[in-house]
Amino acid sequence: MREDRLVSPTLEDVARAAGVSRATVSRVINGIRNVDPEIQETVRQAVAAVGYVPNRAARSLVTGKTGSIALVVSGAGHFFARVFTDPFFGRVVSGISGHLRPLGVHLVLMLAEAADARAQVIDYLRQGHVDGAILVSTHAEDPLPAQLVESGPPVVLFARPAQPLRISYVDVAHSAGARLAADHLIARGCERVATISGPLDVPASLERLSGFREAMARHGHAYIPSVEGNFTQESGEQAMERLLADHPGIDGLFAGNDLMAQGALLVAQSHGLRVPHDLAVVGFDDSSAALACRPPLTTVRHPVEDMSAEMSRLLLAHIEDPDRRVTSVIFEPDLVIRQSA
Amino acid sequence: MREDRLVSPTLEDVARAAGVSRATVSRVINGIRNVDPEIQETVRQAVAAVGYVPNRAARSLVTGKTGSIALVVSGAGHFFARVFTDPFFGRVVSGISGHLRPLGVHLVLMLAEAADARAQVIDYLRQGHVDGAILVSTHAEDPLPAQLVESGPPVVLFARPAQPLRISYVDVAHSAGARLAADHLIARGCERVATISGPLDVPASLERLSGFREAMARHGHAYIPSVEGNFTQESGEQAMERLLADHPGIDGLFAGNDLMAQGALLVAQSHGLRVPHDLAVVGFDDSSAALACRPPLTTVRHPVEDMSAEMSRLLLAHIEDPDRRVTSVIFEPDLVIRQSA
DNA sequence: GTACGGAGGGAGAGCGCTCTCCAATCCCGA
DNA sequence: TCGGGATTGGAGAGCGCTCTCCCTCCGTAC
Repeated sequence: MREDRLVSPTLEDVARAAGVSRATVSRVINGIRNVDPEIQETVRQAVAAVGYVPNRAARSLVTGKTGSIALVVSGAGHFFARVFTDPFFGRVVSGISGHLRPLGVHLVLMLAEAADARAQVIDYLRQGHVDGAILVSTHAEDPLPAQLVESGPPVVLFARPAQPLRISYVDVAHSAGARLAADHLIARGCERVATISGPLDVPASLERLSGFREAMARHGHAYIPSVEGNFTQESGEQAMERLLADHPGIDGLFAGNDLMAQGALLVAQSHGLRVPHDLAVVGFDDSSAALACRPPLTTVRHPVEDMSAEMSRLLLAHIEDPDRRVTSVIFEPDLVIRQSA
Repeated sequence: MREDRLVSPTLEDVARAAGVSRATVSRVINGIRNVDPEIQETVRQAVAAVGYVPNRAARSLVTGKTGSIALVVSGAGHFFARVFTDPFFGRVVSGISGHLRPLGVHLVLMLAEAADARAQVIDYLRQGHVDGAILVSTHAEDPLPAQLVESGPPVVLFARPAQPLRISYVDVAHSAGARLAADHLIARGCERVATISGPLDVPASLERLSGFREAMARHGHAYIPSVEGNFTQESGEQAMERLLADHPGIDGLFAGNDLMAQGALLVAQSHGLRVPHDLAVVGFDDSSAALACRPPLTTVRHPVEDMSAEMSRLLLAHIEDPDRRVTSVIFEPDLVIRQSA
C-alpha cells in the first residue's frame, strides 16, 4: 500500500497480475483490435486491483499526442482585470470544455499578459505539452497569433486577427449586431443618436462602428457623432462627458461594449438624464456589466458558447489533419432587450 | 526547413551537428556538471541552428517531473460566474505566476465545477501531468480536497478546509479582519450595528462572524443581529431587506464579503438610506464589487498575492520533499477605507 | 488429410530523454 | 618518469508506453 504511492504501477504490473502480456493490456485499455471478452474482463479487474493509471508522458512520447489543448488568453495591460471581471471568458471556457469533455480531451488554461509570459507560453506549446491551442487575444497589436502560426501546434483564433494571418478563426457578424442596435433605437423613436466606439485598431470595433453608421444612414441619419473609447468603463465615462458637452440633445446611444455603456449610463444619470426615458442606451456583448447596470442594459449578445464549441471543433480538425485549409466561421448575434432601451 | 516542421529535431540531431555525444548536449542544456566552455558554445550554436526544443514528454518520462503545476479552481453551482466575475481569482493567478515564472515552472489552470469535471481533474493529476496542485475551493462540501489528498500529487489549499485534512494551506486571519471592521464602525460612531454573514458551513464565514461579534462585544455591544447569506449579491439584497424589516434603526453594517455588501448597499439606498451618512457599510475581500459600488466600499483586504506566492512556495517544497510535514501560514488582513464607511 | 485464412495473443523495437557508470585526458607532485 | 586524483566526454541502460511484426490456434474448404 505504502509503495503504491511512491512508484505507481505500470502496464507491466497489470500484465503480470492478469497473466497476459503488456501488449494485451494496452489493447484492452485503448480498445484496439479484438481481445477475447473474457480476457478483457480479467485485465480490467487487474487494472482496478493494482490501481493502474496510464502514464501520460510515456504514452505521448510514443504517440506524439498529448490529449490536451490549451486555451491561451493573451492581451496587454488591464489583462487580469479583463479576464477575471468579464464573464465573457467564463462563457468561452464553458463552451469549449462542454465540447471537449465528452471527448476526453483536457483543457489547459494559459494566461499570457506580459512579454515574458508570452515567451513561456510559446515554449510550452512548442515543447509539445498540448496538441493545439485556442487563442483569445484582447489586443490588436498582440504578436502572439503571428508567433504561433509560425512555429507551434495548430491554433484557432477567437475573432478575426488584426493582421491577415493563415489561421482559422471564429467570429461574430459585428456589423449585423450594430445594425440590430440601430434598428432598435430607431424603432424606439430616437432622433439624435450617438455612439461610443472601441479602439479603432481592433477590427471588431471598426465593424461595429461602421455597421452602426451604415444602418443609421439607411434610416436617413447621415451624421452620427462618435467618440473612441478603449472598452473600459472609465473610457465610457469620459466619452460620455465629451458627447454630452458637444451634443447636448442626444437621446440614443450605442456603445461598443457593455462596460463603456455602463460608464456612459452612470455619467448620463449624474447629469440628470433618465434612462431610457431621456436617453436610450444599447451595449454590446451581454456581459455581467449589462445586468449590473441600473437599469439593466439592452445589448447585443454573441452566441459565445456556440462559437467556442466551434473553435474546439475546428482545432480538433486541424490537429487531425495538419494540412487542412484554414477556415472562418461567422455567427449571427442577437439583441437582448432589457430596460435601458 | 519543411521537414523541421513535421519531425522536430532531437538531442541526437543537435549532438551530430555539434560533433559531440547526446549526453554532452543534455548536460549543456540542463547546466549540469562541468562542460568545457568552448564546447558549451558549440552546442548552443547547434541548438539554435537546428531549432531544437526539448521534448517534455521524453524528459518527464525519465525524470518523473513535469515542470508544471496546476491551479485547480473547484466549486459547485455558480461557478463560472464566480471565477470570471471575481477579480479575486485574478489576484491569485497573478500571485502564483509571479512566483513561478522566474523559476520556469508552468502554471496550468483547471476548472472543476461539475462532478465529471472533477473526475477529469483527478485523472489529470494522477496521470502525472503536473507535479502538484494548488487548490482553491469555493464550496464547503467540495470533496475534491479529500480526494486529492488520498491519491495524487502534493496539494496546497487556499483557506482552511472545512473538514480537517492532512494538507498544507494558506489562509487569512478572518477574525482579525472582522475586528478591523468592527473597530472602524465603532470609531465612526455607529450605535446599532448588524452583520450579514456568509454561509456558516464555511470556516471563513464563521470566523468572520464570530470575530466581528467578539470585537463588538469588547466595545460593549452584546447583541449583533445577523442574517446568513451565501456570498452572492442577491443574497445580500435579501438579507438587507430582512435586516431593515427586523431592525429598522441600524446605522452600521458589516458584510461577509463585498458582493453581499454591494447588494445590501443597493437595497439600503432604495429604502432611502444615505451611505455612509445614515448607514455605514464595510465589506470583505476588496473585490471589484468594492470599487464598482457607489459609494465605493470600505472593505477588508487580504494580501492575496502574497498568500498565493506563499502557496506556490509551500507546494514546491512539498514536491521537493514529499515527506515534508504539512503546515499552515496565516496572513494578516488590512482595512481599506473608502467612502462607504 | 492438407491448405488456407482469420482471429487472438506475445515478443520486442523503439519514442527522446536523463543519468549512471566508465574511459580518456590532463595536471600535479614525488 | 610515473602514479594518482580531478576533470571532462561517451556509451548505454532504461523510463512506460504503443504498435508492428509474427506466431499459434482453430475453423473451414478442398
